[in-house]
Amino acid sequence: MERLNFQLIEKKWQSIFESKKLYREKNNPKFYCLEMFPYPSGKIHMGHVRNYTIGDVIARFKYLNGYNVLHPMGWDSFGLPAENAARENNLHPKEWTEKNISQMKKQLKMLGLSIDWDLEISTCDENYYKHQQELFIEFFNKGYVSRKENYVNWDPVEQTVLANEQVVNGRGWRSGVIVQRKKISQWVFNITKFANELLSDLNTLDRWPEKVKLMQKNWIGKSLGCEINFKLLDDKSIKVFTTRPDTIFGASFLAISIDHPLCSQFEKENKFIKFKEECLKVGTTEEALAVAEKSGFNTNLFAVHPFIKDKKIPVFVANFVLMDYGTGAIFGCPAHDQRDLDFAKKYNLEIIEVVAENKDKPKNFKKITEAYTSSGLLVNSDFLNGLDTETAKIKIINEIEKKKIGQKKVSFRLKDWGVSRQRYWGCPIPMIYLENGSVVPVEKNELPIKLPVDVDLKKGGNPLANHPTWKKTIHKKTGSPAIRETDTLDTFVDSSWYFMRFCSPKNKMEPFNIDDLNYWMPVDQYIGGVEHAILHLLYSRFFTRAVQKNNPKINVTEPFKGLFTQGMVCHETYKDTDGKWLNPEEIEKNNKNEFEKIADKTKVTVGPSESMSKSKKNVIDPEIMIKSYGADAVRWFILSDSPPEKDVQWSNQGVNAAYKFLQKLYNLTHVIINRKDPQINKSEDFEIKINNYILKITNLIKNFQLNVVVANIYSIYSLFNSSINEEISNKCLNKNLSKLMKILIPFTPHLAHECLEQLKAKDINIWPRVNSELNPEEKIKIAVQINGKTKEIIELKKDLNEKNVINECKKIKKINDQLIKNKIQRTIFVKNRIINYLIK
RNA sequence: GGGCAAGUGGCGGAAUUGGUAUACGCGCUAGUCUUAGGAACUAGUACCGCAAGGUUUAAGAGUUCGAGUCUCUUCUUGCCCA
Repeated sequence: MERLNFQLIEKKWQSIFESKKLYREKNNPKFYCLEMFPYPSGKIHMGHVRNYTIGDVIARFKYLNGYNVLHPMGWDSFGLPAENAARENNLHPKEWTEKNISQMKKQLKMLGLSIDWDLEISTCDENYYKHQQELFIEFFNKGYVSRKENYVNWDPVEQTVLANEQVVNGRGWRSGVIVQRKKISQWVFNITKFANELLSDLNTLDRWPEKVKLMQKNWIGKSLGCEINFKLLDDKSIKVFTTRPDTIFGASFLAISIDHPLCSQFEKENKFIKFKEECLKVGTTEEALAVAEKSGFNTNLFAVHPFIKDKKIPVFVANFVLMDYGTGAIFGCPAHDQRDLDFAKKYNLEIIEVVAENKDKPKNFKKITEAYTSSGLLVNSDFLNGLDTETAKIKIINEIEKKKIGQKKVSFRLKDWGVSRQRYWGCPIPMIYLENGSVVPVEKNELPIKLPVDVDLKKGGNPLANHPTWKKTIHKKTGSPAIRETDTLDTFVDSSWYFMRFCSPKNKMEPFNIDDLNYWMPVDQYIGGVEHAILHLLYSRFFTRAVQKNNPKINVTEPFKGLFTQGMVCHETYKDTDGKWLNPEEIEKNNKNEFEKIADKTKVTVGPSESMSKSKKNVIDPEIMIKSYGADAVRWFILSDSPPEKDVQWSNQGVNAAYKFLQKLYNLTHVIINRKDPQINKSEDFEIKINNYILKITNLIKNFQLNVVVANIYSIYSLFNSSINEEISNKCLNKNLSKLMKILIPFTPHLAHECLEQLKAKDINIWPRVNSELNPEEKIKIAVQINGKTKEIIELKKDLNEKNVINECKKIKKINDQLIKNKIQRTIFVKNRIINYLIK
């Protein structure tokens, strides 16, 4: 038995991989394979292992198939954790980040990935963010960046803006105090300018998961509606936006946002001030607004219903109406909108049913608490009566346009992307505030605007604003004093163009060289977690478009041609008798095959397999696994058990099985190398089988069915193992084992290369070719059915016609007996598949 | 509440897309062997039955010569949006 010393061979081949990249002649078709770059937290986790292994399989597979492959890696290295770590460990974010990067890089190299590390980039590197600042200024000049007053979640203790996910139960995740809604001026990317394109171009992404496209579609949320002008009793009017103009006859009040211009007249009223304060206590998410109790401020103003003569409807200021959706004003139709219904009940407003679920059974909404929001037939609606919802919408919009009191309007749920963050560890925004109040970009030759090194992160608030000197600068053109923007950019900006930077990562003059960009982009295969289905991917699609509009020589609009979203890595969870979580290392199986705690032999409850997390103590450290089983075994196992798009359950038994299998493959190689040639050679059958496997596996990889590839490779091994003692020449076994090892290169690159070397194989950088002429006499299994039930399976030559197959069936006693005994009513024959006798 | 997935042995999962259901792996059972190892090898392992044979893809119906796959209803689970 030849033992595989994986530590030795993995080290040997990793140093070779380091220098041997996946590039070929530029004339070969290109393939850009990219996995989502990691945040440098300090340690890789199993999710990374899965992500980068899948990516490596694809990159190496494409290379072996003759593609010129780009396979880079970088670091998403700005972000809040570095600041937190700095506070806790008294370590500068930069040092902390760099230390983490070097550790993680070492770990990634242990996996034997085919990454070209010469292209490595890091978003916190001045050479990276300098170009980001350049792009920011270009976008500003083009009008894709602007300043906008926005409501944000404001943490009054931390003196900073919180992202929605940092607000837990209405409180700041760190400070624990109630978050306020505060209006501040922020930089925004005008992603809404591209809303239509971002939506319609989803149709061109045929290699994206439908699920992700649907999520993006819903996020953009295009809806058709219309604007309607409601005249007030005085001369003023209110423009409302609605997606349900068909319910206009059910309108019983108007509701406007607290920021609506009309509200200015109440600014001094105590009641209004108090109401506004209450509104600001509610968070900014749609969910928070939906859950919050509806409340309003009665303006005592009245509007005239545009279609019902003499009908006056009251105007309220309502907490659930937002200024940045539509026009900041709505008409309330309580019967057919839940929020309106809640509101109408509270303020005792009229509720009129205008869309009937059942025409003969009018509903009494005074008693019903649930609004009817589905479609139906119109009632109580004058000229709309009897129409269905969709027809009524079209008709009423026509009427509104005819009467010149409003117009059809498309609206989007998508909002502009606020990118200002009151943080230190991010890309400085290259803008300055002049004394005359204007805001201008810095001169390009001043870039990069570097972060100051000496910064006090212990003090609350915005670290750059708190810095004694950094923000003070001079406007180069006029020489007058100016103040720098002290906010930094959202880290989603960093990751919105890194895939373009990889095309020319060392370019000092510009973000990317256009020729290189046009050659490599778009990314042919992008691989990452489904958690980025919306924001990261949408922002990247926006950014690529904005870059392209800015420079028409660039011919890419969609950055990611193919997208694959892999599932999570899970592990069983364990609890002791007190209900405390236990580490997998703290438990063992006893002789009754039950888990118990090693320390005190008490019972352990095994919980469901869940995504690995520190809190549940079910995290497995990849580095430990690689050190004990080898990178190849870890890679092999993480691919073997589940389809890549689904969650996979990590198990130590599983990785052990992988380890044992690789050992067997290595041993098989030596058995074949040392084997004696048999005197007779009957290898054709064997060749045919291997050939079929190659065809099958090639297609499986193209379909991302990597777990099925693994299953088939197990089968190939069995085939070899049972063929060793048969009359097959050494030459044949040797040649075909080399083919198997070439197939294994993407999966277990170290072992595969080692075996290929020992087999003295040639052309190791070429995927084994499928020989289409090899199987003219191939045998096929045909199912013989009687009345649709399979009775027998017979092996016959391929492509036999019905007559021949019937003759073969008659040779089988069991079948023939049935055929003689009974009357054959019909025979169904499908070539190479089945023959089905219908008998009575 | 709305939308989208999915439901196959003890477990992870296959099934050439309507044509042999349960491949492959784990686990388990029995046996062989000894350099006692992270062993290896052989056989078995959906269910009922001694067998012939029959039954089975969450439940029920439908289309079809034939359904895990298509259609409808119900149930369960997961994800996204609210």
